[in-house]
Amino acid sequence: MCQRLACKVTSKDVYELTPFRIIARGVSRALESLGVQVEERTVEFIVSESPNPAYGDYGVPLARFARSHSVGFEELASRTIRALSSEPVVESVKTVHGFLNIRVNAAVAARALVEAYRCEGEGFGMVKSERPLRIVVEHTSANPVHPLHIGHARNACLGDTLARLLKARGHSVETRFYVNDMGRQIAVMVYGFILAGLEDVPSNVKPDHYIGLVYAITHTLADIEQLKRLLERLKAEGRDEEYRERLRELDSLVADASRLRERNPELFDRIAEAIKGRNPEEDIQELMRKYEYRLDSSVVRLFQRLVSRCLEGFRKTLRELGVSVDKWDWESRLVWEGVVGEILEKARLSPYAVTYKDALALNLQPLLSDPSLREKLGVPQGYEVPPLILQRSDGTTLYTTRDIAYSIVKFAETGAQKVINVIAAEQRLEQLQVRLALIALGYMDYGLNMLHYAYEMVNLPGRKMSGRRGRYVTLDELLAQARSLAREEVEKRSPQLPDSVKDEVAKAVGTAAVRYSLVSVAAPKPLTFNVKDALNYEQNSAPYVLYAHARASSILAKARERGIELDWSGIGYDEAARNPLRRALVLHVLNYPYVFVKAADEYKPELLVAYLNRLADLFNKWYTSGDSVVNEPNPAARNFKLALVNVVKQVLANTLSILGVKPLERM
RNA sequence: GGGCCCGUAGCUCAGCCAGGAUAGAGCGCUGGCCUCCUAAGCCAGUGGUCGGGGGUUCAAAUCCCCCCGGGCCCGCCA
Repeated sequence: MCQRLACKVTSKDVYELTPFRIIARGVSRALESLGVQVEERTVEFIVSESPNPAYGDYGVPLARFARSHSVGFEELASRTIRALSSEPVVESVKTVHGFLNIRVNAAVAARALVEAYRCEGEGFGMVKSERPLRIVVEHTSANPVHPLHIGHARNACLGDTLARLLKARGHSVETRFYVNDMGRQIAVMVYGFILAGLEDVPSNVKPDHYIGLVYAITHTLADIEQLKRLLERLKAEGRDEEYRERLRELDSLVADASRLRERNPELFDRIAEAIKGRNPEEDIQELMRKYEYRLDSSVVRLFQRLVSRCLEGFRKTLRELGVSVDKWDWESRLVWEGVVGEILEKARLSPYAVTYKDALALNLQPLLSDPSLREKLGVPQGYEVPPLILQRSDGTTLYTTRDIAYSIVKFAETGAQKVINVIAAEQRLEQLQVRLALIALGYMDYGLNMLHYAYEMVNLPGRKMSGRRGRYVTLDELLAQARSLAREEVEKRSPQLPDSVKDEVAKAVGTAAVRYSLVSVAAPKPLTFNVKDALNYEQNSAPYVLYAHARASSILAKARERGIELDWSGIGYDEAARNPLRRALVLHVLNYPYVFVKAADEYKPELLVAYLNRLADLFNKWYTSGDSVVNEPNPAARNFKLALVNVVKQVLANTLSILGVKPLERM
């Protein structure tokens, strides 16, 4: 492999050869020569594939520019054609009803691809940013009170994929998990352990699963207790209608409770017995105070022990998913080390400070009267932000207050220029409040450079999930199911493989199927996760792409076996256009650097998924067309095909890796 | 009541931000293809009032307005 500096052709050069860039430059220059300034990006965005191969490969509605800039279409077209004709990668240019179409010279494209591949090897196609940034990606950050489920999985896969993608783009990325150990939910979970008389999770169970059960039992029993008190009061006050309504609520809670009891009757009864005659609400508040103010060292130790145990479970699950986290930030640290106190102090002195409902709050609404700030933050016209309460009357802080402190830490501790928070869309208001609060407190840059990467919920058909009630399908179960289905497939399709390989393939394929389907849908869209569909190993799935990769590997292995060497200096590039299947494949690979850059710069991993589907599709079509590689007698043609397989394999492998999927040599 | 997101083929989704050429995939369904580098594959067929209505435009799935349906948010919860 030659040195990067010695490269004659790089992926960046390939990027500039893609139809999008070529056409954008040509049109932009032609317009410029007519005295009109149009940004290349404006043109680039509307380049599209030609609907009919007779028109060409890619085209752009040129008439629109002629009209909107009052220049003659014929004049503009002829200048654009002149500009594009001098580009070797452009084979021909023509206009068809208002569109300008180009046909790509596949041989020139293929040469560029192969030369860039030879120079960059594994780094092929992953064009480095000219402005590398320090970026923090916070993701997953599940409350440590129950196991990770499918919704957390979407978060983890998006976060991990973004991190890998941005790293590949040349940024320096750190991933962080916000350990929420100070919320009310944690206190409920700890309360359950106290009621059960347990100091730790039994050693024979996965800790997050056990903790999830204790949490659900405790939450449900506490809610029942609370509701019973309310019912008594309603009855006494003769509010019959309300009473009946609440009674139905109680019924449903009792049904949840009995389902929970089935999972561990002994544990359930112990907690139920202990909670009798207590006031759970008061007990839980007391625990929260004891923890936040560190009033009772045994309580503090219990909180920390149980949260740590839950995190152990998370780590195990995430490892199985192929997700890693660089730093685990405990919320409590922010309070105990005084970062939160500083925020409160700053807030008190701030001109935005108000007293709202007798509590310290920030009135953020005035910030929104600045239209440019509004625009930068993407706040809609009539949107009003309610005052943000920072401190309860008992002096304890709130989640959002601590999140403000955390946001500052994420920037300040790392020197990051950008922080991306992968957080559920339902937290939109909270995330906006945090950004506004940062600005109000004098951290303008932080407020503007923090991105809420919002994703919608994952629906499981026919189920309603609830952590508090213990109704969820754990990610562990889902992965196990995916792998077991994959294992059946391997058994069916490749019985000849040794067991150890079958296991490895099944594990990789099952995990890949889950990851792939979770990032395939754009984040702001709700995703319906149908276990069967995700594990339906056909087109549009990880196994389909993995299979294409395995086939490419198989060709190269077969070539090696037969002693066929690739002579890089004897490649017949003209072979690229010899049949439409080869040509289509070359043209699609040519687009890779462009798609990669777009996916990274616009934070759209789903573009990579769509690209991979198409690449695997084109490769499989070519593969099955009978245009054999190893049986090709003509050396120039054989060298071309071998080189193409190498490049395709590399692109498949790189992109799968960005998606956190391990490419397989066989399956 | 106010705000945000989503609505495209029976199902799951691209395309919408940056308006243009007969609206694309996959699954499903029907029918084919293993003496040939892995059939987790390939080929052919089937399927759409782009939620509805109005407007802007030479041109609207895409932009604007109204309405309908689904989800979410508007806590001294997280």
